[in-house]
Amino acid sequence: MSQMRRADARFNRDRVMAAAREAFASAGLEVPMREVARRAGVGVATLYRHFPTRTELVAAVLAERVDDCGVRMRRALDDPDPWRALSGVVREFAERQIHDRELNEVLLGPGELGAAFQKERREHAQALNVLVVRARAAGVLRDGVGADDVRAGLLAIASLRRLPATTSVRVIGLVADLVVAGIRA
Amino acid sequence: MSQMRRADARFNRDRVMAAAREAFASAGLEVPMREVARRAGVGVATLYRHFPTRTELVAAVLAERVDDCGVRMRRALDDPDPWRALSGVVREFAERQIHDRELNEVLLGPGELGAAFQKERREHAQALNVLVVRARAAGVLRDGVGADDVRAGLLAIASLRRLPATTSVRVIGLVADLVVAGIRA
DNA sequence: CCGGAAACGGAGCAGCTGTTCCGCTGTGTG
DNA sequence: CACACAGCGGAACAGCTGCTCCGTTTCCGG
Repeated sequence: MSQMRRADARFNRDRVMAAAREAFASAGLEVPMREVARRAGVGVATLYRHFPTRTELVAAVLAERVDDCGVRMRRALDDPDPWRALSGVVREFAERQIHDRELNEVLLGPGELGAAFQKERREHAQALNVLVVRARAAGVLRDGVGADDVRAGLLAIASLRRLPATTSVRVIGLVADLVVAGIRA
Repeated sequence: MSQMRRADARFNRDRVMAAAREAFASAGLEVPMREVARRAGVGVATLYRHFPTRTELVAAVLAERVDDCGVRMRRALDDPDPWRALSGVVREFAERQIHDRELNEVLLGPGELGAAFQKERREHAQALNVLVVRARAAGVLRDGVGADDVRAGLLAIASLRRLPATTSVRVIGLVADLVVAGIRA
């Protein structure tokens, strides 16, 4: 059982997770391990005992949020209005881009993290396909627009975070509007 | 006179420029200086004697292409069809994204390189403004679309190159189509 | 064809990263 | 309450980066 560990160990693990969450959100996925340890008030060895590799720490933090994405996707699938469902997904994606800058590309592309979330990515992709098919059937999509186009739009939104920090929240919103307008009939 | 340098020095400078061009185009702007030197068949010291800092080498390579961007912009300004001019600029931008992956964001955002090309960036921005005003006057733009939206679209295209290498040429084309469709009336 | 200066190459420095090692500390149990 | 050992901190290692130093080679004017 993992609960059998000493109490202080569990406490430190929580401190590390909290520090990593905060650090990733504010400084991006590339913050040094030393920095996470410093924010958590522990030594690097402690950090590495709980998360043997950097990738595992990142995966652990993202895992908390990935579930939430699935919930939102299912909610969109329940929406009777196909256009509102699809455009809402795009806007939610952009919204997420602002607050949880790192999460989105895990859902879209096969980075080094991707391997840890293959199942979630597949589910996300399938749900998106359904939404696109419905929207197309409802005639609210521009001719020729398919799931690949929507995915490309999401990818473009996700990639914005990799530009120099000056890229503002406003630009993300503008691009999201552009994507929504670009797929509409 | 810079022509007064020894002949072998000039020769090596050309070799370095050629190697940097090729390396930047194929491996991105972040290739190590050692790698550029290796490709050029010279030592790192030679590289640093001709380009005292990494930034200067990058700027020197990009400078060759920036002029070409200006030429294309002026050609677009001469186009009597406002929509063809503006959408052509977006498509050319995406095209350039494929071949010269590094150039575009210099034109758009203030990275560390930006300082070296302020004039070019300003010209590019002004020309884009003119194209947008004309397109709007011609009624070919969707309501509410301004120069900032077009710039955001270009920024999105430029940022795609920062994703993992798996991002294909095809995605760039799809995003460009999305942007063009997103600004059209 | 020779000598001094210009140019060269690559080892080396400083600083960053992820990860490991090891002597010490503090916890929980008998 | 003592003591074994899980857990700890931080120095240290390996490997990357941009950049510099300096002994050696090469050019080219006289």
